[in-house]
Amino acid sequence: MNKVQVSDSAKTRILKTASDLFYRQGYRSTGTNEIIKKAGVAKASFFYHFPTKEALALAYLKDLHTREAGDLLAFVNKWKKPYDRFLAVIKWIEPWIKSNELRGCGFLNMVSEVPDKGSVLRKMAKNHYEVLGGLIAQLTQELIDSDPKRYRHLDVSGVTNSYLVIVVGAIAFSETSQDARPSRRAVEAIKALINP
Amino acid sequence: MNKVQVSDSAKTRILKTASDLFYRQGYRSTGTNEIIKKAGVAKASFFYHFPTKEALALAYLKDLHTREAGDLLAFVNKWKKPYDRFLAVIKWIEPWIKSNELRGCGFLNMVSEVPDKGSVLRKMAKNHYEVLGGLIAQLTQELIDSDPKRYRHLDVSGVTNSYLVIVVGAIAFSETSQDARPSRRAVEAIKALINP
DNA sequence: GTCTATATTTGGATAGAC
DNA sequence: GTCTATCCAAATATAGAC
Repeated sequence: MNKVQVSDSAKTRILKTASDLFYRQGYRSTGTNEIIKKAGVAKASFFYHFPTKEALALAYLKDLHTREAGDLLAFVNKWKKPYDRFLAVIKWIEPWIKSNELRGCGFLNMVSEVPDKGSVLRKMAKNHYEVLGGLIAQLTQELIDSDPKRYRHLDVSGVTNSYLVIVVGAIAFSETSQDARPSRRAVEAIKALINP
Repeated sequence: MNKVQVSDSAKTRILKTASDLFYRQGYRSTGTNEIIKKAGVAKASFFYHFPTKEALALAYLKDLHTREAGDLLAFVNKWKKPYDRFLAVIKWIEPWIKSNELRGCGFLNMVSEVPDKGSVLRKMAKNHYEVLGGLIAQLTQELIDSDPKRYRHLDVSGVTNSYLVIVVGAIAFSETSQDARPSRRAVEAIKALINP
């Protein structure tokens, strides 16, 4: 968990509070006043630790990336067989999205909220999915190497692209429809990618 | 096109201006003041036609849905063969997303911006993709009927779900990566869905 | 590092005349 | 239906004391 503790430093309380609010309510819908109030800090303390609201959003995304990448990797590593590991990423989505109350992906949501294409916040989102793509490419290669005869026809770059599209779509579509089933059934779309 | 004309009524100018700004800049980043200024109307005229900002956003989404559903249907109807018609939806995405300067889907973006799960704006977004799902289900059924032996194994509901996930993912991932290639290559993921 | 108090702009929305 | 002028709350951010 990542719950705010009274023992946390002011800076930590601000970041934890903001992470919760930015994710659930969105970045622009969450005012600094609200964060300050809920974190139980003074206004000046807020801006002492985070000179702008955007700096806090950046810290939020960095922290979120670290936590999510770690959680996913731990989940993937529960399996040893390349086929199971390959499917682990998409199987992770449904429980993850449910545990997040169908609020979708903090990075995709941030992109929608930030129109400036040059924003560092958008860069963080792009990076997040580049790292995920790296993991998927690696798992795809492992799969091919485990049974070259069967999987020789696969193109790592093509599979990775489609896999990412399906992951993103599963998350975003589940949020829009407020229904986790699209994410669950997306597993079938991934399996179709590696059919001979 | 949907460009603002001097000859348009105040209400039309407001809606066209807002549609452009809401789409490109986002809903929350666009203030009523900015719309009023760019539409060239008085403040009171704005609130005479649209009692709240949310009412205007609703009109924007209704209009967007009508235009997009019409454009897509016209594109699909360029083809006669069920296979071509089936693929038309995903082939539409790349040129469409490019023509929108990689700003993604107005409905998905709105969902990210509106935390309230009961919002009418979220309902509009959900409805938009339900209508799209209806079209895809119909095209899938047409495909099956055109060659039952070959496509008998397909489940309309399952294919539709995966198709929607891929469409949503192609759009959202292209926005986040600021690269239209994911959308182009998503065609392959759709083809994989109907492999025997 | 943290506080209270304040500055300043922008947000959405209204009153009342024409 | 459209206008000018205005209201008030909320937005982000700062000054200066402890």
